[in-house]
Amino acid sequence: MPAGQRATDTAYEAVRQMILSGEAAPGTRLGEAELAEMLGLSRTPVREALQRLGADGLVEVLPHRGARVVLWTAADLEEIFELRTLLEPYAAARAARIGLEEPVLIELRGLCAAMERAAAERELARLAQLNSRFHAALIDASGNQRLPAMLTSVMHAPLILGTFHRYDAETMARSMAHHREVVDAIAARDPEWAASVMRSHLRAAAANLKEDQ
Amino acid sequence: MPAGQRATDTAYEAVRQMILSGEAAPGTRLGEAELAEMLGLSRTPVREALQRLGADGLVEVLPHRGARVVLWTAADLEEIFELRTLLEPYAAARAARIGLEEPVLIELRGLCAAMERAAAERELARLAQLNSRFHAALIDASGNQRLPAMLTSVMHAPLILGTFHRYDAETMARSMAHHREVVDAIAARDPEWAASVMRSHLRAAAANLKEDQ
DNA sequence: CTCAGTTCCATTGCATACAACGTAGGGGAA
DNA sequence: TTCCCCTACGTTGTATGCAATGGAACTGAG
Repeated sequence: MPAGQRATDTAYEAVRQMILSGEAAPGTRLGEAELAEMLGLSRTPVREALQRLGADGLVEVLPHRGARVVLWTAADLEEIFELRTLLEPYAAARAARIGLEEPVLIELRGLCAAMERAAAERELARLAQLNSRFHAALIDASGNQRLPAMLTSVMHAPLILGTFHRYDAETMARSMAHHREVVDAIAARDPEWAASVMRSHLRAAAANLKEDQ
Repeated sequence: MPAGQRATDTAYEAVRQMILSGEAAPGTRLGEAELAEMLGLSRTPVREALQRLGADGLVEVLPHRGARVVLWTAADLEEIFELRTLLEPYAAARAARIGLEEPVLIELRGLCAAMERAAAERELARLAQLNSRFHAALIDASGNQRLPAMLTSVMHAPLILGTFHRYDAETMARSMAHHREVVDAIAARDPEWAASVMRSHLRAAAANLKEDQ
């Protein structure tokens, strides 16, 4: 999804960032006129952007009643992690099977290092963003062209940020180690290993989420 | 996705049916003005409908260049069946685990019977439509609210129709038997069984597709 | 005081007009 | 003849105005 020059893309990115950064809290009403004025655009591209965000699952659009930032329940989180547990290990396995170019592996390891730095400094917002990029890169690396689009609706950073807030030092270290291990498994061209680590990674996150809820 | 009274919904359903019925062949250009005039609407709701269909994966919208009905390649079909093989067995297993109300089971068995009739009469278009309804019903029955939306992009009837055309009598009978067996497995509350049959069902379809390609 | 009915207002839905982009076709130079 | 550029047209992108819907506030009766 490129930024593009179109006003629609501007609006899409702007509203998306508002949501992902937490500026627009879950449940917030997103009025077309209000956003249009804020962004210096007309309602038309804003409206289109909201439709797209609705398709992404980031906002909820009700006929004649406008758009709101979606509210996540505990059940939603459970659903999301179940779906990720199905799809991401598959993506990791495929990436391992088809093999990745050296530059891609280097990029993934770079993200691992960056995440570890962010974790050490408790820069959780930055960590969540890097984490999203890491998982997105892996999904792209799977070679399945449909997977990225399918997962956009369940890979939203605000969720991830919420999970990182709960992590203690040990859990955090384990999560970082998982990232490294997935990349090593892929580099070793071992699909079973890659899928297995990814599954562990996601189940660990899901378990942590359930604990205090 | 309800029909709704809005012009946008009218346009969405109309164009969707054009594609699913084959009236608009893959690769066909979908001009906004042309569709608008055909449907007696303005370009605005048509445009919105095309965006939604783009998100569904039924049409491809290129900036400044309009929308076309998507073209499926063999690789696309392979991808789609891989994703369905991941998600639908999961759906069947969940349906078996949580258990279904008697009316739902009756509805599913009704669809099985209807499909068998359609298959016997070689009413393949009708069969494809019933088949879509059957799978959609199962996905709904999984209880995972996100699954239906995720699978819309890979559950398009034209594909299925294409597969049925290739079926000989034996393969067709096997496919129908799979449907019955999945329902029985769910009724028996056996998740493993349900998932396994569904997996067989999809792999059989995928194998058939690859044969003469 | 509570609740139902009604009116008003804010907001979304749709239509139309204009602007901007992309493509196809023609004309000129090498 | 061939290639490139440039112009013209058709299409998409955006803005704006009006219509229609939904909700809230107000009023009246019970």
